[in-house]
Amino acid sequence: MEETKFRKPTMKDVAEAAGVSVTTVSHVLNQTRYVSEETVQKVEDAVRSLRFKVNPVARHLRMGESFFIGFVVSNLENYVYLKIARGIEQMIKAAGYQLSLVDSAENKALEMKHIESLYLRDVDGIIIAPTTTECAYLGSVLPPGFPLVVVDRQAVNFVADCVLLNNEKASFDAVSHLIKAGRRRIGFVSFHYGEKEIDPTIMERVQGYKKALAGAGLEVRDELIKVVPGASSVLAELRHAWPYQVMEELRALNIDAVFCGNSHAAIGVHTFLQEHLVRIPQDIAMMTFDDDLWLSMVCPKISVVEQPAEQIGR
Amino acid sequence: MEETKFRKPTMKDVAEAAGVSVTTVSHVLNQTRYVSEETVQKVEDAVRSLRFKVNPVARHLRMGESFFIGFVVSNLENYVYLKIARGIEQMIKAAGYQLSLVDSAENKALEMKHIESLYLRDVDGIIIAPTTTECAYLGSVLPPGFPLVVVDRQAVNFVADCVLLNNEKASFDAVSHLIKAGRRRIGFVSFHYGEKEIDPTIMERVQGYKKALAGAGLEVRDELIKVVPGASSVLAELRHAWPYQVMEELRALNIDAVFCGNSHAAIGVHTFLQEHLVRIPQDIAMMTFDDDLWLSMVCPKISVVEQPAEQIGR
DNA sequence: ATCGATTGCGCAATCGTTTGCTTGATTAAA
DNA sequence: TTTAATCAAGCAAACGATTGCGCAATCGAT
Repeated sequence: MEETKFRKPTMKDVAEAAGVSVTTVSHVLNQTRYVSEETVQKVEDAVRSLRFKVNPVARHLRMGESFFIGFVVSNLENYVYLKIARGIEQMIKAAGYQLSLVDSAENKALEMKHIESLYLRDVDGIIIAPTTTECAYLGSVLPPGFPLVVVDRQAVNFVADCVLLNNEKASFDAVSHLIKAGRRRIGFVSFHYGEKEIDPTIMERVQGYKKALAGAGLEVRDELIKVVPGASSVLAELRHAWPYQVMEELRALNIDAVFCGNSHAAIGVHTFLQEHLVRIPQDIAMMTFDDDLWLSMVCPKISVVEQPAEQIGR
Repeated sequence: MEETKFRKPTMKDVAEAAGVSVTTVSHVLNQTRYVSEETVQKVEDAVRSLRFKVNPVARHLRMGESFFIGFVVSNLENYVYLKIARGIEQMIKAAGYQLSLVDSAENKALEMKHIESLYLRDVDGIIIAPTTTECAYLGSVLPPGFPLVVVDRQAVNFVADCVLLNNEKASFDAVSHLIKAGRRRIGFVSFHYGEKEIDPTIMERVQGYKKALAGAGLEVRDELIKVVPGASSVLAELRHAWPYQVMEELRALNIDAVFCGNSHAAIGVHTFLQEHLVRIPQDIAMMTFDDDLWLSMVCPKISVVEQPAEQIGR
């Protein structure tokens, strides 16, 4: 099979076609110094007829800038991250950058590999939504001063710019909304991802929950607050996991609303309510952090997407 | 702020540290020719102490292979694609490749841009789940013979390897399942994405539906088959879109089950059922193409992930 | 007619690797 | 002792772009 090997046109090809040097071609392409009108014409014609496009790899090698930024997501199954990704993409596209999305599937080792790989490929910056709050390993793979932004989870053991939403406020607003709707016995269900202790993110959400109750003159009852560590990485397994059982307990306690600290927990809760024909929101109202299309309820929209853009702009 | 600019170690650095030439360093790294035992040691020590990693960009420029393959997805909100992506990643990781995920958000123009961008960056292959079946534009941006695989939707106006699931069979199985569960009046609701006529994918699914009914001796009633073109790209808008209304009609026709040709349609259908307190599956059973976690029903698992790997292996 | 300034463009080095060709030293064969 | 074969490793040219420096031609002024 004698396949004629296809070769992309290079600047050299363009230069020959236009009868000038590659230097000139480069300069008209980047408008980086004056070139006479007619030469510009010749070059542009050649570019068009050859369908030439600069090779980003070569340019990158020479210039050191890749115009790529990487976004490493702990779990793309989580709808929120997709939204954030799209937000980021919008912002950086305006600046001429391209986004490279990577999914670590809640796998720390994979996350590390991805980050290192992105770094080696000279991305101009990395945004990461880590699988856990433990980020010490970042120091071993990234040089100090590398443009890194951590979203959604506070990084511990590593210095980096973080952009997080105001968990307490959002939680407060959500629960207040439930109270305003007449709910009085509101449960709180959530996973947390700390190794030993409850991680700050969830702590803040619990705080918001408590303050909302207190602010409305309602009693805070600890037996209505359920938080346990961990969460399976396989979403399908999550449906009958721990929150499913805990919802049963809460129901026995006669709650009239439940607020989930994260969408992983919401899955189990929702499954329980569905399977036991509990009507939402007639019987028990439900709200959750992390908007997900299939959750048939209102919840505070979370938009963190504005902030990263600014921070990256350096 | 006098920040000492951090520079990645290069092979030159390693060479100097080890007291050999870059040629030798390259050869021990790639085991591409014999190097004496002691020299190997010196080089390896230097590599370790400098934490040297080869620069993929430079290697790429020289070798022409990037060890990257791109996956352009029409809509990452669709859970199926994520699963496919993970499948692909598994397969190619074994071959030393890395996956670059790109989301075109149902935007044809974006899709084109992404593909071109990937091509220019010399990915070694592209896998695409197109937004529409119209793929003529691919010819203008990709050279003939470029390693391209199209998944999930049949490409028209362009020659490429396609890997698709057997739509008719899957549809047939699903509907048969409903029939076996005692359902008799089964509706079919779906969007389609053809420009003028119904695209082949959906046609096949309809066929499967019809054959299942016929095979069970049931009458095929056209008024129970609802297929319309288009679908908003904004999922949130989809909930009360056309399938929502159509479900109302179908309900009036007293169906006891509904089969959705794709998940976009399922969203509206599901929303309707939820809001009108129709119990699933007690009152009306529901199945859909494209597995999605939040759909609380059984549906044939779709796994296309094996096949791409083979095809790419060339 | 001569000189300096200006204009328009090309030469060649560089980014960090890979690799064909070659060299200098050691060993085996004659 | 000369010559050829073998071994271990270095030189330098790519890959496709960017860019500091320099050179010829043109122009205006004296």
